[in-house]
Amino acid sequence: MGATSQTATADNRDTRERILDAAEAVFMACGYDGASMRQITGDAGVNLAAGHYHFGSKEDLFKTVLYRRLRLLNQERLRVLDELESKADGAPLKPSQIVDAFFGTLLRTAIAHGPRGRTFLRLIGRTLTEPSEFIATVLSKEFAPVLERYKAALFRALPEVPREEIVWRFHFMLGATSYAIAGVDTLRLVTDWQTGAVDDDLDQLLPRLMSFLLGGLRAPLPAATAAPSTSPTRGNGRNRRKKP
Amino acid sequence: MGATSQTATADNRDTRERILDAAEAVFMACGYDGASMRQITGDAGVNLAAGHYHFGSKEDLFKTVLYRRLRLLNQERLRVLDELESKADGAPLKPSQIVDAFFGTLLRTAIAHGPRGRTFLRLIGRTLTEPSEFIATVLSKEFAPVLERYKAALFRALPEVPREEIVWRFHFMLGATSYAIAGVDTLRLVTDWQTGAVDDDLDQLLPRLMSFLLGGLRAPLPAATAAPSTSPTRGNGRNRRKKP
DNA sequence: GTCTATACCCTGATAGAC
DNA sequence: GTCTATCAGGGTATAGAC
Repeated sequence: MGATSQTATADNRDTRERILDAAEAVFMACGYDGASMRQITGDAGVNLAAGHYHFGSKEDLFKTVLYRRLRLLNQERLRVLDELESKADGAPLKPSQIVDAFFGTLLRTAIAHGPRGRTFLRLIGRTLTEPSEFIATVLSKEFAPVLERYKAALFRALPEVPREEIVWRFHFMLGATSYAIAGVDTLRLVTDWQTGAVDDDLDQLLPRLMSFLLGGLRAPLPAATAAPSTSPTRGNGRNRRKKP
Repeated sequence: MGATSQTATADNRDTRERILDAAEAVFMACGYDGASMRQITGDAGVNLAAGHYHFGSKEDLFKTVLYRRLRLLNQERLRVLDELESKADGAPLKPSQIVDAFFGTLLRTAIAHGPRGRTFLRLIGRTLTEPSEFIATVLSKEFAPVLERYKAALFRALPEVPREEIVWRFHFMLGATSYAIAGVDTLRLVTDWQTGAVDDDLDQLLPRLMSFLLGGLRAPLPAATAAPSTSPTRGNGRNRRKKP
């Protein structure tokens, strides 16, 4: 962030920010594919090529938009976890505390930002399900540190559960949460439930989801998985990705 | 399989099928946006305009492809449920039976079809999270009857759980399953776990997921939700959130 | 370094000839 | 029914103006 001291023409540093803001708005409104660079740059009042000059490509622009939001969310998540662990003073946290700190913070943030926050999370969820170079870049860089912290907390909270099991269940919880957010908007489409009250669903969503996640996280272990004793030799080269 | 008895004029009815098969292959390989009508029709050996003539649009073609697969899957799901209920002879099924009949059938079908089956389910999952006219058309038409049957079975299996709660938890289970399938391919990217064995993950995925889903489905009810019949409004009269 | 104007190629879609 | 020609719109790369 080079603080160039432009005085008269504020475009120099404003352009990038304006593109970013317009991109966020358009991406939220139309989705990734529905948004066009021409509309984004048009809304920002800049030329089409300015977008590519500052961000290289549409995907990189999208990445940057998500990045900006994810940073705030993950900072908050780390802050909450720090506070919890500080209060616990060395003792393992309760699973409910950890789950709430991670997914509760996510949902509260989304709800607090209104429909746009939900759309943002829908985009996140969509990105998570698409196996592309994208997630390897954004998520492993921005999500991984937070995930490591929370996984470590869960490992301490549930010492009797195999770590791979926790990793998988964390993944399952991510999926349930993603659908929980999307479901607020779409669930009434596939199910014609008779309870017309959809307004308080948003308020009740968090406790609903929390009960489900905790029930899944603390479920009895599957039968076939509880045998890591056959090959105790871990650390065979430490994650040697020989993936051709 | 397809005995091409036609010798000269095989195009008449084959064209539509060939486009459909090529579309399925390309959609699975490249995703919806990555696939192009030119490549699909090119692989099918027909003209570009033939695709639009027979299916109207790319989205309708995609819809038809998914439709064909979903029909088989849902037929199998209904068959399994019929068989279970027939054996139970009027008695409520166990939740584990219902969950396995729905999600287990899904996963077993996906795994049996190899990477293409997984890709297909990834497309389904992606479609579920996108709130468009698409899901309202395909899913409400093809999914809804199956969902109704399974929801009814769950209502009988869990009479003490409010029905809205079951509907939500069903939605959560869908999300967890969607991520479970996607995670087979992508989980190793975001987590550098030290267990190098990924081959048996596919075999262990189903029991892992089943334990999680059942734990979530039978979790204790959230505190604020356990009043379906006591009061219609619960004093919370605010209907519309007024977030400026 | 920033930004604009413009051209390039690909996409889905359509009209009209056969 | 099928094909050719053509369209508007998309992302992207580049040349050139400040």
